[in-house]
Amino acid sequence: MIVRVVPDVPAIERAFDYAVPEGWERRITVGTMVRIPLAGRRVGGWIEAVDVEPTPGVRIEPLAKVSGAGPSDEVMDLCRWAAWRWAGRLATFLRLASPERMVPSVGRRVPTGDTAAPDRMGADARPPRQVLRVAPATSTDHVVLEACSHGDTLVVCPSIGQAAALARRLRAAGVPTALHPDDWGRAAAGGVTVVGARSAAFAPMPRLAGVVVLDEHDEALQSEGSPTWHAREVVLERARRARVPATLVSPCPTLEATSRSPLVVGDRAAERAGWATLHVIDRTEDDLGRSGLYSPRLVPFLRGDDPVVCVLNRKGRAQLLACRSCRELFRCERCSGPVHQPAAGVVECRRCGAERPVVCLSCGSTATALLRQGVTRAREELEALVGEPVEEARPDATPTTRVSIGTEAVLHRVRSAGTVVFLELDQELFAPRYRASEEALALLARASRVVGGRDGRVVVQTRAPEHEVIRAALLADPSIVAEAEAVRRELARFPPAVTMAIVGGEAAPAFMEAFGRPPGVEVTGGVEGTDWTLIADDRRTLLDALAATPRPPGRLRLQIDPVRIRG
DNA sequence: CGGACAAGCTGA
DNA sequence: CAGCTTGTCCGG
Repeated sequence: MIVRVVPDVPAIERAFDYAVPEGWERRITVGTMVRIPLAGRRVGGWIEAVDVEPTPGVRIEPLAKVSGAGPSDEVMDLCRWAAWRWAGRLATFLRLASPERMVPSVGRRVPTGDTAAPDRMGADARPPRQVLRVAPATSTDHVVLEACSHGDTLVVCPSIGQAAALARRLRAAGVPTALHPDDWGRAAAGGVTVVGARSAAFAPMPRLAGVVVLDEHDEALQSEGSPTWHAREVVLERARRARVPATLVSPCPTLEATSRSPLVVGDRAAERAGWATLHVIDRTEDDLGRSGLYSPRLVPFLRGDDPVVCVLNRKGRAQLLACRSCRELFRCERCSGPVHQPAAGVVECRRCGAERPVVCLSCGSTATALLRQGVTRAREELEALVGEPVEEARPDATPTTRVSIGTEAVLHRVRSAGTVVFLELDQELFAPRYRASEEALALLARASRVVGGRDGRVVVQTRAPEHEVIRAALLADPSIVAEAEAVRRELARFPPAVTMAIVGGEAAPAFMEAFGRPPGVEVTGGVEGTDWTLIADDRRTLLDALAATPRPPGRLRLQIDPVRIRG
């Protein structure tokens, strides 16, 4: 028997034929992971097709080894789709769809021939697809449990921590649950609900009956590198192919979600109760230069017995500093770029990374004025302000003091607090990113969850108290942001109104040369080594053109609808 | 990706 | 023209 194998070498986007040694046939099926001899070395690979006609005129080598079970036929097709959808390599996605440790064989609990998902919809009806808006502090377990009651459900969470916690609760509720990727083999056997972080979008689900994405708005669902694949989109495509219902859940649904699936909003009173009480400290009248990071009106919120978490999205000690005696802005001595102060005593260039001691280049003074404080300095001031120890939240540890301060990452680490303070929300509201509003609202939602809804407090210091994000959080009405955002994205031609590709890396010039100027695709950038930006109204037009372009050798960074668009 | 092989560069 | 570098091609 001859099989066709996709090598586990991303740069090789071809399949090759191999002979199956006598007696190995029953261990081989589409998706099986094997080792193959290829160009004088041994590499891994996935069986793409069995019983194929061998390509005439080539010497066929035998497989070297059967390694274990791999993605099913359907998941391999899903990987092919994902490789097109995010202009990535097939092997990249097949790796995601494969177990981390080899699974020798899958003990199917589902009889063969009965692997089709239970068709709940009838032959022609489109399976329901919805976006459920659920307030941040409201449990969504009932949504998952309802889905699980109809059969094997795929549940994707933004983090593995959330997935593990949900898996425990589901098991406690009597739902057979596999945690992806650890329980890959159990998932492949069928008869379980599968819970995991974004890679679970490719989990084996032989009897998929429905999909749920929790916190659909969370950026962690999208891969930050290249390819920029998004678990929400993979799961929706999977549900479409399997003809099963899909539910996206979020306190602040994205335009990507609501532009393709109907939004379902529950009881408004219940939704309001699930958002924290928002206190806005309007700093419009405060003196810009000298009023500091802490408004006097903030002090009452910091006192008391309840835990307080302060969020300031600036690392280090200072972001921008000037000489106190000659008023000159501190700059890099090598490239004269702006410098920041990562720790006491040193400044570092943002552009070239050069470090030097804190000495003014024009007058030699070491006295500095911190124009934009970072977390380290802000912690010192906060401690003086509250008169008790304040810990800076570190990436690995949960703070032990009542009052703590950190970047937004603290909101992922702190389990609960009575009050969350955003010291400078304007940083988020006016961030030079096209998703800034959605991201800022997501931060307020996360804070609402940390403080437990209406009984907790979220305090924001801002010079834009009328900003739509603040109004939305005050009224617990995310549609205020969504509606404004939809208009802006349409006008400014940002996703999801258009499909965008960013092309960078050393191979980008050669790639763009080969890409040409296909109709329906707007091409900008590429001057002086900058990235190219490709925009198309029709997604298929852009993705087909990208897929038809041969990849030149060298590193190529191709990002489809990335979260951040770099200049 | 990584090996094979071919086409260019250098030194005597 | 050997001996080496750099580039292009291709793998079953």
